[in-house]
Amino acid sequence: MKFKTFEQFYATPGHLFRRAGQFVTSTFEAEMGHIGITASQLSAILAVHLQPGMQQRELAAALSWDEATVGGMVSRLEAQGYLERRSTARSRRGKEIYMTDAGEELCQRIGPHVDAIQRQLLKRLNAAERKELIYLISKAMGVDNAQFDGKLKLRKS
Amino acid sequence: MKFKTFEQFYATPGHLFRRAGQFVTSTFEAEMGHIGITASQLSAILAVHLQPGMQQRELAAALSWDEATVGGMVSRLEAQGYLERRSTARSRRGKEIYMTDAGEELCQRIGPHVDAIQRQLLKRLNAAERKELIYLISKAMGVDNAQFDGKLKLRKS
DNA sequence: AATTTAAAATTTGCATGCTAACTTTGAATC
DNA sequence: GATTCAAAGTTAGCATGCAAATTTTAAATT
Repeated sequence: MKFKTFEQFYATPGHLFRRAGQFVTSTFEAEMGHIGITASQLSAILAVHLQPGMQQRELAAALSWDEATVGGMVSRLEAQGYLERRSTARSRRGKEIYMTDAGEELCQRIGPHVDAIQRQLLKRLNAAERKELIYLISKAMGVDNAQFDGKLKLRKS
Repeated sequence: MKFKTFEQFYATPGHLFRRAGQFVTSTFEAEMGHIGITASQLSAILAVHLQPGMQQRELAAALSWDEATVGGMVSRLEAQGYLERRSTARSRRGKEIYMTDAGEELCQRIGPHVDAIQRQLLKRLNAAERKELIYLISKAMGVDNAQFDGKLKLRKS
């Protein structure tokens, strides 16, 4: 076995990356828990705001989610009145997702909080370190910020 | 609303940190799914291996987990025969967690895979970048690699 | 036109993760 | 010694996340 101490274990990317995900959740809860949506739900709302009419599969691809996960997520956001499914334009089997008025209103209302959370997540780093971390973590995961273009540029937003 | 494009959204720490957590899960599944334990379960096993006799609360603190989460996790690993609870030494209300022989055997068997996974997670970075990323992400989360010492140095391993 | 394929969602089942409420047990206080 | 308080676990309930199987609908083949 490789690790002799907890210090070594804490420095592994496996542990740190997993904690990074938790860090988002807890930071989000502290900053926006009172609003009643989660970090993941916010991502979904932002994505639909950026590109209304996405199908669920496209939303899943855009946010790197599983289809089944998106299904439940959209259902909950629909139940809360922020999103709605419409089976119209392209076919009846694919369902397009749109924002409701309440969803757009929510979007406007939480804008400042979203910025605050991003700052919170990086508050222990200086400006240069922030850029470096974003760059390195993107690179580590193979995110070139172009991998979804094909899927997302199906229509003009 | 702040984000005009997906590119901007993809560069936020909220999104990237969340994906980092998923990255661990999927990488782990690809490398070790056939063994039948998850990334989080491996963390628990490694921690108990490093310090046998931990109580659940200590394990939770060591791995930054919720107590309720640890309870279920230990139950599943106990059912699989890798860990066991003993209500003995310190009191009957706290339960100490120990490895079984099967757990130790598993620990030996998966060692190489654990190393492979860590390399996989950083495979797109060069040596200097790897060190830098570990440093920056630790710093961003306020992990000084000493915060658990008080809890973990209760006994000599 | 009938059959076959493929695409998009949904459902089921499981494993994290969390909060809040509750139970059990040990320690402290009166 | 009885009561109160605190510590450690457990339970219930919810929201991610995933894989695998199923359903529904559209498209392609024959």
